Amino acid sequence: MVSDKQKNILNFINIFIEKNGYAPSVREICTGVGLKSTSTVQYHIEKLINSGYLQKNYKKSRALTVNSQISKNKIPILGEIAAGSLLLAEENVIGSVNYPHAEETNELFALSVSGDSMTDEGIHEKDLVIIDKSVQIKNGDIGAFLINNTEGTIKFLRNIEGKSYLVPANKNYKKIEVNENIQPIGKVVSLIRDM
Amino acid sequence: MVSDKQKNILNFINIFIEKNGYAPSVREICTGVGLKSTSTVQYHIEKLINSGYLQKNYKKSRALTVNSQISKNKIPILGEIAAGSLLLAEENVIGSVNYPHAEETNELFALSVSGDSMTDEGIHEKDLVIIDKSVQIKNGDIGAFLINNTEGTIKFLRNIEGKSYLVPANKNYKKIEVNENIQPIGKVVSLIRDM
DNA sequence: GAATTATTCGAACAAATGTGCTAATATTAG
DNA sequence: CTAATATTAGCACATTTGTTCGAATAATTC
Repeated sequence: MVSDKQKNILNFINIFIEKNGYAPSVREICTGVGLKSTSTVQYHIEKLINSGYLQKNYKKSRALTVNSQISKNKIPILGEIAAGSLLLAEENVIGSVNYPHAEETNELFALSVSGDSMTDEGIHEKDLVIIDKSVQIKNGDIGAFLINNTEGTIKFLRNIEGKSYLVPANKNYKKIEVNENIQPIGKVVSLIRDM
Repeated sequence: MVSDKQKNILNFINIFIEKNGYAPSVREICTGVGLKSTSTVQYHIEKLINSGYLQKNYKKSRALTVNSQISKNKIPILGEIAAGSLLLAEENVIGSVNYPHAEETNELFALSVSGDSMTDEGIHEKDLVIIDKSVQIKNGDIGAFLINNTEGTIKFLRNIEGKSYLVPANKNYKKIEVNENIQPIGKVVSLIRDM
């Protein structure tokens, strides 16, 4: 329905608003996405409005508002963890959640917890954990890890006798030694459970 | 430092942004707060900027941003539960927490969990539980209760053989039969843990 | 290849908008 | 009361900004 250019523009608007706190003017969008004519931008804005992504107010300046799916205070919920790097590719985003501190960094995302390996720490299945990719996981922290580039998991990181382990909080599970197949993603900084 | 009129203007701007998603123009502030000259508004805006409440961008329209302290999405954190009704008296508010759905109702508040009676449900000491006073606690729900008009507690509500009990999620604690000294406050609707 | 549709450009226009200046009025301080 | 300060008003101006129209170019369809 919307072209790449239009997604590009929507993305630019989102980032601009996040960065500046107010919406860009038509001409700022022009230079921002590399278009030379304001009417071209108008053309795309029209499309985005008709597709339900944007709202505008006739003749009011900087009055674009994003019908936010992923905007301010919202961080994406990732379903499966993508192979390789943890890219916020659209196909991995299964939803979004409001999170107050999302403005401060864009390194946040949420994962829905699966499994019961951390129940002793009060982290249950279907809880949302907020992960900050920019915070390094230190000894004793709870972090998110990527195993074999395919599976994501939440565990304690513990150094025991010189070696690093991923330690579950459930006696029924064993600890795993950190090797080259285990890649840290980021520290778990918060937990949200809706009841 | 700032006059009533300035607070009035700041408030207007806040409400306007919340309502429209973009900042008001100088002239919109004029009519909004009942001033006839744009330069008067400029004058007050200047003051608000110097006092650190606002930010603006030179010659950009609708580019006011509020240096928000307690604005949208914040709900109070209550320390001790006041005797009698659970009034949001200022002396009981020990802080505030951002909570995404706070706009929808003003019946929400947060309690910092004390004790370990619900650890088996993954509710730990120092977790913040969000309580909605407007939601009735039903059988099987986790709710907040006021005991003897003095002590607040988080428990399951369970009907067993015709009687109602407050049931902890920790084998080391016993259930309590609901009597006239136990008063329901509201349902626990969410949990937030910062790590 | 022709026709249709999507995208882009340029230029001009009108309105919205922030700004600057001066003066009048109200409020406060001494 | 007088002086100083704070607040308000009115107007004019320069830009910013959204809008419109027509045409050119690119991409797609038939």
